[in-house]
Amino acid sequence: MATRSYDQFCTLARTLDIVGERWTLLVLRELMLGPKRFTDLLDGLPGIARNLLAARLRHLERAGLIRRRELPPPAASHVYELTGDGRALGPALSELGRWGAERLPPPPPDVAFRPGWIVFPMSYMADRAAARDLDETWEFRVDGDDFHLRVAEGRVEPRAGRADEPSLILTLDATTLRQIFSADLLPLDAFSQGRIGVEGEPEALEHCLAVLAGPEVTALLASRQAEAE
Amino acid sequence: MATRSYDQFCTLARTLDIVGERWTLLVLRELMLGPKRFTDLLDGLPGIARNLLAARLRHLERAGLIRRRELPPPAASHVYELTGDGRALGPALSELGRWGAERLPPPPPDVAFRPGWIVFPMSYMADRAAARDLDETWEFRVDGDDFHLRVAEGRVEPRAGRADEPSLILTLDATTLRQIFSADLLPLDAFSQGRIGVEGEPEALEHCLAVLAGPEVTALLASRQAEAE
DNA sequence: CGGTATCCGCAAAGATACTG
DNA sequence: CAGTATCTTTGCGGATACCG
Repeated sequence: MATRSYDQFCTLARTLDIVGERWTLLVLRELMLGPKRFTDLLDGLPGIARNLLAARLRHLERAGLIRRRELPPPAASHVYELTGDGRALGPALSELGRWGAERLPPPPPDVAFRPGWIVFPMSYMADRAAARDLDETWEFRVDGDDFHLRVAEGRVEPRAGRADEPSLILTLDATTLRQIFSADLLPLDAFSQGRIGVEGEPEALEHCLAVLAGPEVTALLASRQAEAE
Repeated sequence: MATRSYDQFCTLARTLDIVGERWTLLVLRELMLGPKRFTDLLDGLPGIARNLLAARLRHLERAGLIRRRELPPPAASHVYELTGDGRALGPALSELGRWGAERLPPPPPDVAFRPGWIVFPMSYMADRAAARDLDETWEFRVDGDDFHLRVAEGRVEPRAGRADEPSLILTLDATTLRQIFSADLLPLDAFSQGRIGVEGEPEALEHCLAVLAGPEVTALLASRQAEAE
């Protein structure tokens, strides 16, 4: 944002001079999961005009937050990826997203939805105490859109694509995922209705539920198992 | 922001639907230090148009982030103040500000400056480890603009106005403050040049320097004292 | 596929005058 | 002091054409 700067001796205002324009933080959100091509970004930012995306990318590149990288010959193309400075905005994005996750009502049913967007609330709403002693990777496959959570050293980090050696693989469709995050569907009901395919270590599923769905779900799971026996 | 929503099932996007418009986060920054009147806000947001400020305040009030409160009769006026939801955005503002503080070059000399803006970088750039066992309040008086830092339980919190029982009172002018935060002037040099008036407990000054100026300054201070003896 | 260039209509931003 | 009203300018959204 060279034009229309706040021109204030304030670190917040100066940060917003760079990332405060419309769409800019969402472009960074898209790149937080990994490098993306121009058209991938267009798809992840429904509503943005092509020329605006081009302008934002040029601006972010000149500001040193992203980098344009040519891919090796076979894949005649290029991708945009975060630099260290760009990635360093992750905590700020998390705090903003957490605020919304904790206080905003579920969105109307007609808003745009991309499975990959869900991995962020997953990561920063996770129960870190429950994740404390875990070292696992949980992979999610949602209608061809794959992502995973790396859980280690008490952190829960979102990543794009498939994992190397996932402890757990959950396969579900976008509708199911969306319903769970709209609080229209309980995770356990989704499992019992066969809407979530499970591969991997049984304990990993328990851990995943404990970390992502909270202690109530863990307790509920335990009581249901007790009933079944 | 009722109009021009991102319309995405994403907590970050939905947060930005509310606070992502130009000036909105800076209005919240102004209110983070305490309640303010309309004209106080205008002064703290140089460049904003009056009608825009009115629009932002109305929007934030309807979104439940701020509240308009009538003052008791003697002071025939009203103030705007944060609600709990509004105050909850503090960590997000801090993360954005921290990013800028750590990576952006010093601003050009002609940008607008308000002493109160400095208290935010002071608080989130503070050395929390050094503040760990402290229970003090450091008050700053800068050209009639007063603020203080409350240091307790390992936290360093910015506050507006004068403190109740400050451990330390530093009096300086805006130019000195600005030079220090532009890295044009070392804090210790400002002291030795008599540009900072000091009242209060001597240990509090040491603590303040250790927490705000870092271990190097503390070491330097110790070595100078050793030379003097 | 990965953009750039251009045009249009509208809504937001900015500047200033005015009022209770 | 605390805004509202009015006007101009700029950015944004959307479409489409073009090009390596």
